[in-house]
Amino acid sequence: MTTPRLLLVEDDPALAELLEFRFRAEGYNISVTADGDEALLRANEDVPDLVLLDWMIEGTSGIEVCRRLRRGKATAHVPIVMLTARGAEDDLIRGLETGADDYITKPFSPRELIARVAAIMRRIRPALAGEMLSVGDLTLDAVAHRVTRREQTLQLGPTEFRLLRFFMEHPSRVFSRGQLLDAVWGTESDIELRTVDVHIRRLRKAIEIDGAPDPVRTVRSAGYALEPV
Amino acid sequence: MTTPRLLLVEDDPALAELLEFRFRAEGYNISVTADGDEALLRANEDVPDLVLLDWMIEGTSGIEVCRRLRRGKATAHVPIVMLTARGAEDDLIRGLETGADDYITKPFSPRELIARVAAIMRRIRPALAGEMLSVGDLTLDAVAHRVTRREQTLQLGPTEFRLLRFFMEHPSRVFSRGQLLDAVWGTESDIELRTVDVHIRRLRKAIEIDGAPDPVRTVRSAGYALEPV
DNA sequence: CAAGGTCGTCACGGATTTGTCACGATTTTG
DNA sequence: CAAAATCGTGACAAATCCGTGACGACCTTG
Repeated sequence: MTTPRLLLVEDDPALAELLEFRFRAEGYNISVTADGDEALLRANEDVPDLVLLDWMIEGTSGIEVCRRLRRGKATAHVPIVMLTARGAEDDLIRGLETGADDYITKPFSPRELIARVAAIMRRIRPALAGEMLSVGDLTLDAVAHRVTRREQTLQLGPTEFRLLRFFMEHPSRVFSRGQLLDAVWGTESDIELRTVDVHIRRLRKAIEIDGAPDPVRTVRSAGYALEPV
Repeated sequence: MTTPRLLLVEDDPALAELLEFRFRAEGYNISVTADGDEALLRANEDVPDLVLLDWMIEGTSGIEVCRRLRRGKATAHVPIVMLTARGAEDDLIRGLETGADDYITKPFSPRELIARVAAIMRRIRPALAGEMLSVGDLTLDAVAHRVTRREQTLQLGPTEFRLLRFFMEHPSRVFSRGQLLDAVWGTESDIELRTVDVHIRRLRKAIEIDGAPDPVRTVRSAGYALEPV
C-alpha cells in the first residue's frame, strides 16, 4: 500500500511540528503550511489524501479554505478533518455544513488524532486504492492498468508499463540493466543489455510532460533509477 | 542487524528497572542511569542509537541534557524520546523545540513506549544499517547510488564513487596505492600506482564544499585515509 | 489481408570518464 | 643547503558509456 499523503494547515509552529513528527513516524507523508492560500495552492497542485485544517488560522479563514477545497474540481472529495478550539460550537456547525468530514477539539492528544485519521483512511482507501503505486507526481493503478501524472493520463505500452511499475515498487533505487532484464523481462530472456536503454528512452518519452523534470535518473556505469518528482 | 543500543535516563528506580527489563526482553541493549551528567558522559563515550530521557530528573535537568546532547558533535543526531508528566505542556513544547524527537506522557504502558521506540528505530535504521554508510558529514547510499554532504547531494563519477565507498567502509584507515588498486579497481588490473593520486584528487574535488575541511588525509610514503570531519 | 502498434537490435555521435604523463610544489634525506 | 623522494595538479588522447533515430520482425485488430 502506498503511503497516505496528508496536508496540515496549522499556524501554531509548536503544534505543527509535533504533528508533523508524529504523523511521519506513523508512516504518513505530510506537508505542512501555516497559510490558507498556500494550502489551497498545494492542494490543487498535488492533491493530498486528507487535509487537516485548523479552523483559526491567519489570513484566509479555515472555513473559507474548506469551502474552496470543496469547490475545486480536483479537491472536491478530499476528506477534511478540522482542528477547533474547545467550545467553538459555531465553528463546528458551520464546519460540518461546509463539508468537513470530522473534527477534533483542542487540546487533543496526537494519538487520538492519528487514530481518527487512520479510521478515515480505512474508510476511504478501498474506494480509491486497489493496487495503487505513487512515486512523486506519478500514480500507477495496477488493476486499471493506468498511469497518471499531474492529473494527466499517460499512454504507455506493455513493456513500458511493467518497467515503470517495477521502478515504482522500488523508488530511488538503482538497477543495472541486467537486473531490469531479470525483473521486467524474466530471467530466461536472451536480450541485449542495451535494449534496456531503448525502453528507458521510450518510457521517458511516454511519461514526459512539459514543465516537469525527468524522473528517470541515469547512473553512469551502474544503471537507472526512478526518483520522486 | 546489530541490536539497537538505548540509553535510559530515569531517576525513579522502579520505573527504570521495569523499562530495563522490558527492553532487554525485546532484544535491546539498554544502559540505565539516574543522573544527567553521567548520561552525557556515557552518551559521548559510547554513542547510543536512541536516548530515553525523563524530563524531571535530579541534578542537570532533562531539558539541559537534551540541549547538550544536541550540541555534542557525536550525539547531535541521536533520537531523543522524552518521558514527561501528564499536563506538562510547557515541557512538551520546550522539549520539542530543544530537539527531542518524540515524547510520551506518564503514566504510559511499556508496550506503547516500546512500540514508539520501534517506530523511531525503523525510521532511523536505513540511515544506520542497510546499505547506508556515514562517516563524518558524508553519507553514502549504496542502493540509490547517492552521496550527500551536509544536506547537499554530490556529483561523482563511477570510480570516485567506488573509491569513496571503500574508504567509508574503513574510516580512518590508511591504504597504500596498491591496496586501493586491488580493492577498487580489482586485483587483475594493470594500472600505474600514480593513477590513484589523480583519482584521489578527483574525489577531493567532487566532495568539496566550501567551509568544510578536506576529509581525505594524505599519509606521506604510506597512502591515503578518509577521516570523519 | 492490411494497418497500426510494439519490440529487439544496431550503428552513429556526443558526452563523460579514465589512465597517463609532465611539471611544479613540498617534504625528507644526506 | 642540495639532492632525492613524494605528492598535487593541469592537460590530453583514448576508452567507455549513453541517447537517439532508424529498421525489420512480429503481433494484434479490424
